[in-house]
Amino acid sequence: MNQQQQYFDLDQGKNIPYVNDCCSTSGYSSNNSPTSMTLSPSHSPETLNLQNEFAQLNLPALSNSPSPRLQQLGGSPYHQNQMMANGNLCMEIDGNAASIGSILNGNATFGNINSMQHMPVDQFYATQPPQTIGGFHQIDAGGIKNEYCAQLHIAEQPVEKFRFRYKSEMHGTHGSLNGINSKRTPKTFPEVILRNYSGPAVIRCSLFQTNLDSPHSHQLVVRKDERDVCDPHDLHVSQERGYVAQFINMGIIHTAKKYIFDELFKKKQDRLVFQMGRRELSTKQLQELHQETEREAKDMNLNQVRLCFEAFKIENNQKWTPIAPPVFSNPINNRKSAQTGELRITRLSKPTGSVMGNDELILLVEKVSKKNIKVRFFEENDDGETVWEAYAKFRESDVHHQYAIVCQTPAYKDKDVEREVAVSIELIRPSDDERSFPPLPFRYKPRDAIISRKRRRTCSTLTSSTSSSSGSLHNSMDLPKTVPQMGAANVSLHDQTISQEFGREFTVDQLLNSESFRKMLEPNSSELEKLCVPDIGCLEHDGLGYEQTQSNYVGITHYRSLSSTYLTEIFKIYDANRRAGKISAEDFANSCSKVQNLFTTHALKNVNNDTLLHEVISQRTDNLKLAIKTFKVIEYFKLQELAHSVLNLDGDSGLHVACQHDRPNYIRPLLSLGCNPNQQNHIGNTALHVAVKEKHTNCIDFFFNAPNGVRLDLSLKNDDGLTPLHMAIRQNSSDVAKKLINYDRSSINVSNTTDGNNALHMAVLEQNVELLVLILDAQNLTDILMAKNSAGYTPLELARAKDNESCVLLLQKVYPDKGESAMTWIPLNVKEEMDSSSAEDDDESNLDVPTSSMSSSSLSTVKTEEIDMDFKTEQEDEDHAKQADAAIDPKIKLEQLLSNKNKFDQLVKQLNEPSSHNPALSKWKELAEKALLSQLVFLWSSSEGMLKYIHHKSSDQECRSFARALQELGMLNA
DNA sequence: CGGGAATTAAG
DNA sequence: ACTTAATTCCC
Repeated sequence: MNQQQQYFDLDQGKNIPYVNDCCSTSGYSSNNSPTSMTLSPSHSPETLNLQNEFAQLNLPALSNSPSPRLQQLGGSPYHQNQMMANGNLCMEIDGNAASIGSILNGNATFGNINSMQHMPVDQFYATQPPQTIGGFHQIDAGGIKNEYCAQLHIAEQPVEKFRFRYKSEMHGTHGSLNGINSKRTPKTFPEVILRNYSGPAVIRCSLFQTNLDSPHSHQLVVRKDERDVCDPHDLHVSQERGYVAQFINMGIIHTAKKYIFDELFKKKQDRLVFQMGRRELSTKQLQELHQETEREAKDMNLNQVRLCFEAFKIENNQKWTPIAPPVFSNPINNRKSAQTGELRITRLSKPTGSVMGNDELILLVEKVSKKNIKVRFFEENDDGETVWEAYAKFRESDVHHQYAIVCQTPAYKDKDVEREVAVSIELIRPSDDERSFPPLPFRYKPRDAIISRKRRRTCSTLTSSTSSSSGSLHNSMDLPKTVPQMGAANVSLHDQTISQEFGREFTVDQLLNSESFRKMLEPNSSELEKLCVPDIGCLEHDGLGYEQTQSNYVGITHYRSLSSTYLTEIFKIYDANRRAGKISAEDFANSCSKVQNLFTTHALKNVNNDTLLHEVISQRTDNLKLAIKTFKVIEYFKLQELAHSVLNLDGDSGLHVACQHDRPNYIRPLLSLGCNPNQQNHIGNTALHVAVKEKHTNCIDFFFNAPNGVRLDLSLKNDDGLTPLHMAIRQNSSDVAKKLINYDRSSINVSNTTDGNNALHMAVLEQNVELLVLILDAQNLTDILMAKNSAGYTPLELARAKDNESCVLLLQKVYPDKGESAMTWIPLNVKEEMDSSSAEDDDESNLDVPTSSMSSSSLSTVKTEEIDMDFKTEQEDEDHAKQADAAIDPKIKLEQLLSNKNKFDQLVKQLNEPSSHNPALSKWKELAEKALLSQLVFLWSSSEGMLKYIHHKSSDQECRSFARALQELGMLNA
């Protein structure tokens, strides 16, 4: 037998070829079949040749020079001797250690020592029988630890993260398992020190699971001559070497899933055999072991291991005796896995966002798992203390292929900051609280309102002091003074004219949305004509063209050559036509095509194919006159299709741009011009989507007040599969959601395409009770209640799945089948009912305590029927259909009862009274609160909402409870 | 070495 | 059929 090709594996008690055996299940540790553990006679001790990889690697790192003799230790008879029983664990401390020391010559040695037989298990780590096969439990359980004199101390932990490699990639050299403090130079390695012991000893290192005191199916290997030697690895230590064992050049082989059981079983078996000191295990033991292994293999963490260090002494009789409690390293995580690997943000889609939050932000990240990742925004003070934190919002489906996260930024704590705030973003993996490093900077921008407030302030001070500086944007020194002065004068003059025109002060918004203004957009409108005259004058007067004229308009500085040239040209044509008065159809058509040409040429030359219309709308500063004139031109030349369908490269129409830039004033005119509000851009967003996304509520309002004939399609989904309502829900903007629902309640039924959730599902996901109520109140609900999302959940089931108690409670009440499963509102003070259903229920019978303090306490015993009677009489004047219903439907009675606003308000007031002296009421209130009613009451601003709620969602029993509560409050009379 | 990507298996 | 995880391959 080629001695170089084998080593003796201590745990297995036999020779192992260095070359991985292709026939074995994993090829790592042995050619043992996992089910039979027999020692082949051919592997007799005489054939062994020990290898000293560790010793060789070890030596340079230690202070003492290695002894050359070390290398020859392999064949020493010492290693071939058998271990014998030895009772006292501590005997060696000052005993015969020296003699053993002389055998080992005081050198640390790597070796696989073939001496494991016949050691009674009760002498392995303990004087008591083990309680767990193959583990260490007996040590702790038996309190034996104290009997060890020596201790192992980990001088250097292994690195926290390390790439586990599969066997198939173990060719060539890869990194070794370094110490946690390892650097390029010097490198360190896992290292243990044996303390409180003299004499030679062996330190063993093997791979263990992190959750159990049991071996790990992965292999801890040491590379030697192109071969991987599997754990356990033993190092000899002695006084001379300071009892330091340094484990160098180890790697971790990821056992493939299919071999996990086999490998684990083998390791556990070997270990047990070693501890028992027997060659074979009984069938029963094997069976037990098999079961235990199955259990362990099932949920073993394959991405985390730890090193186990043990210390043994080898006595004259060659028996291996543990001399110190085993110690374990910190966990070593698989760097490659998404569960344990490093977190890192590679890139952010944008470095800033609004303090209001809900900006879409895309993070490119290293491998993450969507179920186990969070995006944390945080701010620290100078001392590194966290002063603010919040989490970005996204769902599992927003994690793209483990490498990108599309999320919505959280709002900043202070929405009124006046300047940008620098915060940080990091990823967090909840399972192990791992953070990405380094954190990425992110800046929160102040709200537009605040910026403009500031700007206005600065502007006004400027103008008041210098009277004619036309704005901070134009303070270039070399601009001729006269031009801005003139401009400023003109502007104010115009504003005045407009105001006078309409008889009172108009804001720009009002103006643009006023009826008169819309009239102006009609062809031949003389008002607009007048309005435009000064502009024309300017344009014509100024031979240099529009580029300079523009400085008359505050805020169009970026209107540079291309756009202004075209616009100037177009305006010229327009003005010429206007002035000509009556022109031939031919000339007009000519002008039309010229203008159209200019428009399209301009658009084609523009980077984003933005048309002049786009640009005019999206100017940094709202520019009324320019917009008016442009609209007017479009109108005049009947270029509706420009407004209607000409899109830029993003597929954005003018409306999109208006919504993006929060120009609500332009929406009506654009709609009037024929701009299609249902146009979807290249990511499927309609202008409304954009407005919702940007939270430009003013824009949204204008859509809903659109001119006649304009109908928005609220069921249009963008490329994320979302309707505007879906987006609003995700942003938790109930006010927007409300508007959308009011406009078209049928949009509620649309489910998004991403996960099949409808509005209700999504509200559940947001855990937003307010939204939930809003949606539930909006219409007859069976459709959305029963609609299943892609996961097959109805909203209620989803709420349950998400363990969202408040939503479950609320939803349960509205489902048709609520009867049994829903929480029951127990009727107050009506023993009869209780008796018929659940008279034996103690808790509920408590409710029957009379409420003597109440003025109307006598009423508390009134039966339902009597109340019904009351209602009936009250109702008799009502219309007949309703009356018929009412006979059987207590809801309607209650509805009628509550239609008295005074009563309603009274009730709400009392319910919200913190300390009621009315026991019945407080009991009822308690119940109501349980059912979330308190929230609902809070949310209902009027009796109408409550009535609606009661009408649609309450069971008869609930209604009766409610009625009784009212009754007890003395609110039933009159 | 260490990293990345392609391929294959698994939900 | 499609997505994610596991495994292998490659530079």
